[in-house]
Amino acid sequence: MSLDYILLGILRKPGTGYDIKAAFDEVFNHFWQAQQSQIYRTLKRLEDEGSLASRTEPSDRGPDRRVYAITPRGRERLREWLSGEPVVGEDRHTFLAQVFFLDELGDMEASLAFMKRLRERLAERRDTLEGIDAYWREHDPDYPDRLDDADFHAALTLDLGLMKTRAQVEWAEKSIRRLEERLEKKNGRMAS
Amino acid sequence: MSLDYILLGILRKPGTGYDIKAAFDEVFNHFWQAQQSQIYRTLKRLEDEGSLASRTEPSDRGPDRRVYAITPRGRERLREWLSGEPVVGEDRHTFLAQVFFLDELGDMEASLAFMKRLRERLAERRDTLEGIDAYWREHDPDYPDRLDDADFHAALTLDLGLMKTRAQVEWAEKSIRRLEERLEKKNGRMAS
DNA sequence: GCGCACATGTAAATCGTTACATGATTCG
DNA sequence: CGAATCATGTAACGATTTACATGTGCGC
Repeated sequence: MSLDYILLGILRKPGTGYDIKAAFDEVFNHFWQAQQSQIYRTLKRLEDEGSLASRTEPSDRGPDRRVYAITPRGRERLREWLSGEPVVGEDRHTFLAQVFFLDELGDMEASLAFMKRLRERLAERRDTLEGIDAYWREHDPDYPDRLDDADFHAALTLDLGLMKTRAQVEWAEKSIRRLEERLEKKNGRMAS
Repeated sequence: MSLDYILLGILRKPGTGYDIKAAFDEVFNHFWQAQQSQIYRTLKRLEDEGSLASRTEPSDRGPDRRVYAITPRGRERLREWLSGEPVVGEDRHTFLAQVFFLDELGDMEASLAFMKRLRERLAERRDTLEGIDAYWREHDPDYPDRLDDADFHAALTLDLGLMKTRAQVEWAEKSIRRLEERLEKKNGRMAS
């Protein structure tokens, strides 16, 4: 359902399914993902509904491009969504489910190793976002608070990604310290 | 896919579909959600696969209970998952998609109002988790670092929920300040 | 000639949500 | 007697993933 609105938002500037897939991978990646096949199918449905319209045009390179754009009806749908309540919830963190059940391995060394690998993965994500932030900071003197309204809103979303991934890395580091303390205590008891 | 492993983890202690639904609502809520209908369907599939076994027994109250428990095969599957790589990614925040496209409304007052509502929703979630944390802190002198291994791992997951929702609320508050500054500047220009 | 970027789709299966459907027991 | 809790399921639909399938034009 949300994908519908995201496509409508993106297609305020006309583009192809291929363009949209690239946008998901580059821009929206930190808060939404979509497969190519899902994008094409949803575009078709939105056109059938009258929220999008498409025209086919030749490509400079490669097959014909099917360029979609939002219609007045689609714009109305988008505005309704934006005027409604913030949609909060549906948090799913697979790695937390893993952490929750890690006691099954009966080996706190294994838990520690898991958390260290997890810290690396999370730090990679953080570094990616910090790289994007640093890039904009360097290349646009208006970043982040003097950008135009559209880019300012985009910068707000990047900022949450940054704050959230930093919090996750801090949590992983704190958890590693806590696990190490438990292991030291246990080894202390074994030595005595 | 992950739901499979979560059910296997839960059913290391035997229980019914109803029990599992209650566990999702009470314990796992901050990192995973599942509908009752999805739980029953998945239990059936896992039993067909041989990862779970069930027996029917009378209930003290209400209809017969179908009690599921993990099998050796299921335990093996669970351990493989826990021994593998941390599963990171697939972050979906619908409200960030809304923030991203909020410029469509062409009204920064509307953006500000949206962010204020969002802050309230996020703060509610944070307060819920802080309530749970405070409850344990008060009722169990071993919380959080002297708990047994299973509860210690559970406490780690709650801690991420806490750190993450706090970061989200801080982001919302910071964003509100940034929006207010933009509005002040704009009004300043209009007044001059 | 090969690989890459461009470009569009279909098929099959599972996941996830919402709604429907039923019935017993307990407590006020 | 009515509401809440205990308890299990099905149906239908849409969302999502993974794999398959095809073809062009450019640069090395």
